Amino acid sequence: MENLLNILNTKITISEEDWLFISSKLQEKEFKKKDFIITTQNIEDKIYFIQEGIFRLYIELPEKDVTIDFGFPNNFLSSYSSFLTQTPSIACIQSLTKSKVIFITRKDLQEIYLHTQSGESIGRIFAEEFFRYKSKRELSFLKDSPTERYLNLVKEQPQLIQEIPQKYLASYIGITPQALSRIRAKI
Amino acid sequence: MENLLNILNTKITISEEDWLFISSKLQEKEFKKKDFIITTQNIEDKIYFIQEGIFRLYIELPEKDVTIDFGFPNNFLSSYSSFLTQTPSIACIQSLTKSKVIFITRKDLQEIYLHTQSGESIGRIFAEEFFRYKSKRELSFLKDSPTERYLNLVKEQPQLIQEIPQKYLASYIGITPQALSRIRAKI
DNA sequence: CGCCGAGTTGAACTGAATCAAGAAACGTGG
DNA sequence: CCACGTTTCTTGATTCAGTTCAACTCGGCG
Repeated sequence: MENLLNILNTKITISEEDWLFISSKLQEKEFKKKDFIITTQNIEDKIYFIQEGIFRLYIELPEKDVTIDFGFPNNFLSSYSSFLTQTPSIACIQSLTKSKVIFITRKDLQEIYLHTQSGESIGRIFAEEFFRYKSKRELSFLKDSPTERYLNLVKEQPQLIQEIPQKYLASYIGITPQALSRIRAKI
Repeated sequence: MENLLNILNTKITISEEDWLFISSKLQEKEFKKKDFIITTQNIEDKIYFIQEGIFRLYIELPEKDVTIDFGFPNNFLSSYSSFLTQTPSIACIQSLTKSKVIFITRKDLQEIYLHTQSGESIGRIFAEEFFRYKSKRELSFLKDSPTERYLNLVKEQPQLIQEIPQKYLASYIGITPQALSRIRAKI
């Protein structure tokens, strides 16, 4: 909870009163390894904040699964396009480890929009955070080689990455598991 | 102006009163071909809505330029990471054609946040639009081949693409100009 | 103990990068 | 408005990184 508040505080000021209201809407939940927090066809109605654990957000395509994203501690997580448009999610999110999250429902978030000063700002911050994350990744696809993308990932999440099966890392980087295996062999 | 209102209206309801206030803050501007609307090191303080023309958002790297984005009519445009964080932009935006835009400054946007009902929602919608756009592009990098990315672009902006030099299209797709030339030769 | 999925390794193949040269298009100044 | 020079586009030959297909190993779990 403190982590979440800290992150929000770096962006906006939240009055104590508002925070009381907001935190009353936050719920906690734990997941076992391999639990799904959302599957395709369902409409996302939550935004999560990860306290512990790792998640994988991916899309199932006819030929292969594509890993869009990992969720690490202190990240926001959601099938956010589905959340925004309230249309069925094309992505699944699965926990890769035992995990603990804080979440808020869309309904409660709307309450917050209405009843607090800082509410709408929080909605904006979610969107902005999701945007900045995507931008970073887009740039990496344009300027880095697969090897560089792997090394960046290792640098940013050294310990956590060890818990992620290599085939998922490969898919996130945009290469085959075989190619990743060879990249690792060369280092 | 109507186009912008229409797009906002598909997301939120804006009262006539609010729209009066908001539109009083909107400014118009025209650019000649090759004008820069922002260059590196500067802090972005505007969000643009394109009425006419095409823009290119890119980053200058030691080895090569990387085209992050094109701005087409009815799109929002900004060095948005810089706008959000108020840190110097790493990207440049240049007009590829004679262009006409509506823009709003950060200062005026903040006025809107304070003085209208729908204001904060508009800030959110900017962020959400930018996010959804990036997500789409991320997925395309993961699941489509360069050829498919080119064909998608052609399909979405058939007439406008003809005004964009191929080297920029190549850079946007993530390949060399030579490779794009060969792709086109095969079609 | 045997099975199964994950990871590794090898060989052949493929698509894009690179280097290079020539053709076409573009704008700039006379 | 044309002529020149520059930039952009095309095309070819070669190289290289990643894919594909396949066989084998390892580790965990029934």
